[in-house]
Amino acid sequence: MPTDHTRSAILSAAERLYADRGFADVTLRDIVAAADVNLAAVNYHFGSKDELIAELFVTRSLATNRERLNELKEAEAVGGGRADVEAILRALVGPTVRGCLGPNNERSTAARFMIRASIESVPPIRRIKNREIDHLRKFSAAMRRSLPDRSEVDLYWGLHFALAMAHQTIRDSERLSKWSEGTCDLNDVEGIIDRVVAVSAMALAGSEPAKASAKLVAREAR
Amino acid sequence: MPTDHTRSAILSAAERLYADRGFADVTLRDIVAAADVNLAAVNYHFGSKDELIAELFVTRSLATNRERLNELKEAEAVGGGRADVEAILRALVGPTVRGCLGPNNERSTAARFMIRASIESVPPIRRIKNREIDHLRKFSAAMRRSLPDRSEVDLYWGLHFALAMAHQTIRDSERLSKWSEGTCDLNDVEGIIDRVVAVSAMALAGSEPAKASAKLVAREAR
DNA sequence: TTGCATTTCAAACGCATGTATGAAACTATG
DNA sequence: CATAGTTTCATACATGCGTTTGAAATGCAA
Repeated sequence: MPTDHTRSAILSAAERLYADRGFADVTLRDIVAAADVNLAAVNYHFGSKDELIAELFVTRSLATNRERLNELKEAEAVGGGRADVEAILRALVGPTVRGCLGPNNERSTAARFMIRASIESVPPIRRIKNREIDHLRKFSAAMRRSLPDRSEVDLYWGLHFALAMAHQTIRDSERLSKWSEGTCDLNDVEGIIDRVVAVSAMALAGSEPAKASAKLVAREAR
Repeated sequence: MPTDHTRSAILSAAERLYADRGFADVTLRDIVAAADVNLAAVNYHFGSKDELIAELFVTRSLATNRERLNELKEAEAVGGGRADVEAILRALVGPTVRGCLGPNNERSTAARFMIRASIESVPPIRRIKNREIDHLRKFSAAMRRSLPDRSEVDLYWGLHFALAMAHQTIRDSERLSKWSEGTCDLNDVEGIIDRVVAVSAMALAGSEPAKASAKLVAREAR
């Protein structure tokens, strides 16, 4: 007999419905019907619809962030305080990609909910995402320790690109799948992570500043 | 004296309001008030709210696609039918980035509208985006001509990552700006394009298949 | 001008939504 | 058992939305 049965029934029904059908066309009435509770229960337990959504998103975000930080800490422990570049990147993008991609029938409701949250940007979630930066700072700090000679700018761009590739692959996996006519295997989660990590590691470690400035000159000469 | 004054007044008012405040909280009543026309005019001229949004988005998309294809054609003309990898990538990401980033006060309403369209995913726009693949196919074809020895999979992933970096930089420019505490200059549009092109060109041309399979073995041995 | 088609307008419709209310049912403590 | 606190419930409220209506205004050809 679970404490607060109603509350958790609402949470799980809401998560499932939002994951399946998106935020736009799921109403409180849909949720309470699925949860088999009274309409007023949502406002009683959560205050408002937005606070319900926020609670769902915060819970899942915290879980992902915890996973990321665990991987990061482990990588830094192995390297004696200075983690490998690829390990940092893997800690950053791995948990999210693993959670959100893979065979359809294996994707958890939680993961599908997070995909929705990233596709349909809804006010309560946007507000929370804005506070995500403190968490990211831990990764830029780790990267700074790992590549002390690299310029700050390059570090940020490298991490940003890693997140961009991972995130956009999750958002747009369907488009890539159609575009490539199935050539790109979106179910090979670890392969995808490898690709993202490899490309962003190259971006971080590979290019010499000389090339960049040469390009700059070429452009300005135009 | 423009023909169909009402129609175009609605279009430009709607574009400006959507650009400024997002799709979520701009109503038809807001639009007709800004355009100084009657409420019923929207349905008379466009049929529905969704069709109005669709028309706005289609117009702007076509313009961007045209720009992209012009750059691509030019690049292929220079190379005698076989464009340079970097030129293809530049044609793909350049127009969008140029349109959507840069100093705030220089960004056109059209560009800000397209940013909104990419951040807040709304049904009529989603439907249109799904037909975008035919356009992308021209770029994968060009890339295939440019890198005939490269595997199909790598080509698609490379192009996808290029779009991912460009797109996500536009979407999340604010986050990167805060995260890097202003270190990353989001106003340096051409510099951003250079970075995106450089990284994705490296991804396309750089890594040898040997490394990838080595990684695969390492992972499976784990 | 007459007559017809197009466009504008004020007003209302219908509906779905999130939220509030107040009574009833339940739970647990003394 | 009694009673105070919590939770559930049916129901109603208020509002804002996109859309429709039908009449008035306007433009334009004959």
